[in-house]
Amino acid sequence: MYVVHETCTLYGCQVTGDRLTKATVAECALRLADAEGVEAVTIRRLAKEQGVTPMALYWHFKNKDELLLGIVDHALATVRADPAAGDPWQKRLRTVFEAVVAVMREHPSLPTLLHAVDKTQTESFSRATNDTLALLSDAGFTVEEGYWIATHLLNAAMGLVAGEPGWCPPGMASEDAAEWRRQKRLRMSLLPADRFPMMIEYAASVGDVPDVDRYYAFCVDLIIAGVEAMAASR
Amino acid sequence: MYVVHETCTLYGCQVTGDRLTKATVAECALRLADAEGVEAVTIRRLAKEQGVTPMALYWHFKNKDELLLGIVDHALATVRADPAAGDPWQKRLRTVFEAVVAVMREHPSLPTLLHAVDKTQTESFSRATNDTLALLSDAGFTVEEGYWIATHLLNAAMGLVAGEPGWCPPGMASEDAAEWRRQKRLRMSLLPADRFPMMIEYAASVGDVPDVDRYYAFCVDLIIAGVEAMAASR
DNA sequence: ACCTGAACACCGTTCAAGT
DNA sequence: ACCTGAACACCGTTCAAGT
Repeated sequence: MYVVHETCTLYGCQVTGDRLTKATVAECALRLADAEGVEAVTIRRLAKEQGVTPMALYWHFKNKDELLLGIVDHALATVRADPAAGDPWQKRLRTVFEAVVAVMREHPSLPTLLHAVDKTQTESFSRATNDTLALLSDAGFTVEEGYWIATHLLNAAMGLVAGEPGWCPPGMASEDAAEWRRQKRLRMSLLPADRFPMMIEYAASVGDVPDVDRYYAFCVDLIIAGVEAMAASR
Repeated sequence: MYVVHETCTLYGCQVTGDRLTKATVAECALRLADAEGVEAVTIRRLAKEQGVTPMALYWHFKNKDELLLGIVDHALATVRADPAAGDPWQKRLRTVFEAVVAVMREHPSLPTLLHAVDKTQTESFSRATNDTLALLSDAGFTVEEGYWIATHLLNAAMGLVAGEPGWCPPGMASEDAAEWRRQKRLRMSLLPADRFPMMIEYAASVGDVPDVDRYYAFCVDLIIAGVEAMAASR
């Protein structure tokens, strides 16, 4: 089931007439990923967007993995959560966590991209983890525990955004999106009622427009609460 | 950088001489994914393993997405956590969560597979979510909150196993694995000391053989603690 | 019902060559 | 230094045909 790409949606990166740079390619790729999904980011497609031959990209990136790494680093570089140093660690942790969630909400392809690369190779990951580690050290955790927690928090943020209620495939028109959600809810309510009563009850409880704010508020609390509880228990 | 596959490691699924079935294909694919990574699971490779033409698989699965769905459902079907109904919800939640973590540890490709498919289409997901929802209802959560929590727990389990300390690429010999970990730790300790002091401290604190049991014990507590804290706060 | 053969539109990547 | 052209080994998938 292939879609033959005759037309080529341009993400406004080649109009500058400039030569390619790591930054412009990463920016273009990020837009493409957000708009059409990470699977749309291929070397060949990206080259087409930039008005260039596929092999041109190999001058700037060693291979596709490096390209993806470049996108992640580019996107994460914008995260700047400098909480007031005087605040208690709980508040600072929440601030940095919310900042990470915020970038991912701006760039919905980020969770998938982060799964596809070895994040430890990016500078932004090192920075964020280092800062979080310092913070968690104030909370009384060992570095090892802190690293486990920091990893868990990043992963939780990724899952949080990827699992946002009402999510639908990238590049879908908003009318179609509503219908898509309706279909999904309907399919769930068609499950065998004797074996999946709670699923059906859930499907019935879901409104037409999901309450995204309540979702994030609740889940952020849930995730932070775990860390606070662990800190309290030592 | 392609590896030309001249030899073909067989995963012992075609020796039966039987015809293909969904179950045997899924089983073979799961073994392959666990041994060589999810990216090794291609229609063509799988066909070769089964001693059959690629198109033969299309009789049993509509397309690759359905095949991946089949693998996930096959793997998750083995999860059977029937906790004593009399136990408090905290204990039952922990039991089911640990059961999910256990299957993923047995099948390290599962987290990646679960990311690649729409889990809501599998029966095993519906069953697990339904049971967890009932449990969380006992804890005083609404169905909506319960669904958010259940989703978060599944995601956390995936991240937990995928982020296991000492993890290394599938199919790596254990001597190479030790060297691989050493290299990783070394790279981290080579970060600029002024900007990433905590990362360096962490790298120094990591032993040669990671304490996997402590990792899982701590992280399971961390994740469960979040749910308990939220339940207590209403 | 179950599987094969040949073909098509994609992929990432290498290597030699152009400016 | 930066990019192109042609080629190679892969991919998923369709469609007609075989038993």
